[in-house]
Amino acid sequence: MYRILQQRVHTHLQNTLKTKYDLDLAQIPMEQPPRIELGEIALPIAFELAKRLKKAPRAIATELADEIRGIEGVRDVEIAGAGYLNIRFDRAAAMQQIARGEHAGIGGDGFRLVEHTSINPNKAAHVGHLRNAILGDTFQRLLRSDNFKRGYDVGVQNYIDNTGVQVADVVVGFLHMEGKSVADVKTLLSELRASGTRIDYYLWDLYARVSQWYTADEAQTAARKEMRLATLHLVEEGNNPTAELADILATAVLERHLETMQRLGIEYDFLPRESEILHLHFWDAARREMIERGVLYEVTEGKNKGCWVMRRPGSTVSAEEVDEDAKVIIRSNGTVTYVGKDIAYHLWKFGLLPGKDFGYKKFHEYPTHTCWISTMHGEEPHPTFGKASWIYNVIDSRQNDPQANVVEALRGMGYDSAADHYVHLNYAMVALTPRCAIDLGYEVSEEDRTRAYIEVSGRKGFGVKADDLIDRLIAAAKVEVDKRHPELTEDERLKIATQIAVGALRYFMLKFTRNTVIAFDLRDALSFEGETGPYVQYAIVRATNILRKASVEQDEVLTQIQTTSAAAHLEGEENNSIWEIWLMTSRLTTVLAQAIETAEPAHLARYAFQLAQAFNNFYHRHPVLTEEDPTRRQLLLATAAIARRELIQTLHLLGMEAPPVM
RNA sequence: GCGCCCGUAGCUCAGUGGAUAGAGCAAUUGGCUACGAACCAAUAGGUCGGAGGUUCGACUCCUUCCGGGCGCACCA
Repeated sequence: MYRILQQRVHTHLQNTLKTKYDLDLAQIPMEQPPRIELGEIALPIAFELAKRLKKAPRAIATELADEIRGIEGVRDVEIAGAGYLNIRFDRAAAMQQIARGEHAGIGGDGFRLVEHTSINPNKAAHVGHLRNAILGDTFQRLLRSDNFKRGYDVGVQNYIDNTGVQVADVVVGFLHMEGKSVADVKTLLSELRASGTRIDYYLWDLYARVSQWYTADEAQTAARKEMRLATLHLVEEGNNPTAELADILATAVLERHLETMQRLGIEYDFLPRESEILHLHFWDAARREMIERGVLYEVTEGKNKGCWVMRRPGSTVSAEEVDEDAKVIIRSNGTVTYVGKDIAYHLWKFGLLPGKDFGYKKFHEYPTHTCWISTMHGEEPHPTFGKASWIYNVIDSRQNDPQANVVEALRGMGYDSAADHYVHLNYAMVALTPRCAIDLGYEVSEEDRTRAYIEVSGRKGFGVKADDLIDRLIAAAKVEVDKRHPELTEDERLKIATQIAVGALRYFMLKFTRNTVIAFDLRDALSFEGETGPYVQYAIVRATNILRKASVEQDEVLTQIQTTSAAAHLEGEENNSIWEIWLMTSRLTTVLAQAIETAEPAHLARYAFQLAQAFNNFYHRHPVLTEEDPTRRQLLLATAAIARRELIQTLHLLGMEAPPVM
């Protein structure tokens, strides 16, 4: 509702400025006054206009105030401070609109492709991967059509680098470091499966060991590096026993990753794999296009002689000079680099790779939909995932430069629209605090002990595994639920503990803005108090309890309040904490729109916490059930109901559930 | 060396150029016969890294310096 009024004021003011002063302002800054007594919307517009109109801000504000006063839903306009225009809502009317669920629309046309998770399938997922997946999954929820908003048509992809060097590394580990045969490894895998040992955990250790092994013996280093390269080539080539082993391992780990993510409510629509990008020759088509469009050219002199290269973004080298800084796309031996393959893949995403598409086959069934995987020759019919109008790549900030290269290639090829609709949804890494690393039993060097944080590393086997963290969170929540709700069955208590654990973890990963390095500390992550997911969930439980004890239904209360004249109970200082709840709930769409625009789910997470905080304040200040005035009681019940409804809605957008009790 | 990011309360973090810079944690104090305290209230805690500049107005924009991080492959 808040956003509707914002938009109304915005349009009205734009027209007024046009007719009154002949001014065109694209943006009219709007904020919330610092205290609720001052009103609901504050406009600092008069300051901006002062110099252009050569008038005092207060004088301008006075002239504009009369114009705004007539807007539907505005009860009053006041000039405050040096020239703020403070708008007061008609609280009773606003409340009824809020109760009816009126809010501005969000959404539009076009297919939006969100890609996240994309963990190399050679080891267990760790906290860094969790940040990626939770960020991507939440953003996808903000965009997607649901019962709250029209939203957009969204597809979620998880890119699988099943033929990369990291998968090759674990293959080397088995075949060369441990001297096993392909048959030996297959036997081992079935033994692991039989004993319930997680393959991703097993490979976590193997990967760390093989990474060390390459350089452990100086006399062997060159030979081992060669083995690594030879293995990589076999894996890429396919149709050989080594590649078959790589595929078995990568698929087994992928299945584990999907299970891990599903514990957090994270699902995918499509799993494009590098093996198909290679074998379906996406690159050949991309290369032709790039050469035709003059983006890719051969170097005949200098250090990159014999390579095919493209200019880097921001390059100032003229066409006559040799661009020594250019990005190599095709090596002098004729093979394509990672960025080249990535350009081909991204042309496909936008439907710009003529005649190329993946084959699709079903890979995993979720309760509500199918997850497809790429293959050479797929099933019909299948959904379409290319031809996106917007893409969002959730990839950490360390890949800013490579991502910028891909965008530069699109732009250079003349695909400006694609380049403009390519969002690198980047975020800073997750690191461990030295204390956390020591608590987890890692050896920490003297130097690392003095650092603020230590980067996690799959190659070093250093980090907190995702499933371990989830297990610990569930265990911690379960202790509390067992204590508080002995009357519930074991299954019920476990379910609630899981909802709390997932809520805590998702909130923890979302409360930081994207470019903040998360210095991960178990103690903070395992906390259920203060600014946490469970705090928000608990506020909902409290509202639920009030409604239950009053023997009323949330929606019924919210329907009744629409025909109740409760205006008197919304005004005045003692009632501000009631009105504040309504006002805050009405801002959900405003915050959601902002979170989408800035690709910053943290805004919505913080909003959830602030609304829960306001509700807890209301809860302590206004006893609902003992209220004697029937009208006021009805309003208080409706206030609990609206807080509950909108908190649940917000948590839903964040991928968190509201437990029935806590 | 070049590029990008970050320096805000003891700690972890918010803060679209606008009103008195805010939360959480930790500390101190008070509040449970329950609408369940996974909570609330109060106190204390700040030269917003330093210095210039732009502006009616700067934590926010620009320049520069200091401190920290991350990138700068014919790796992926």
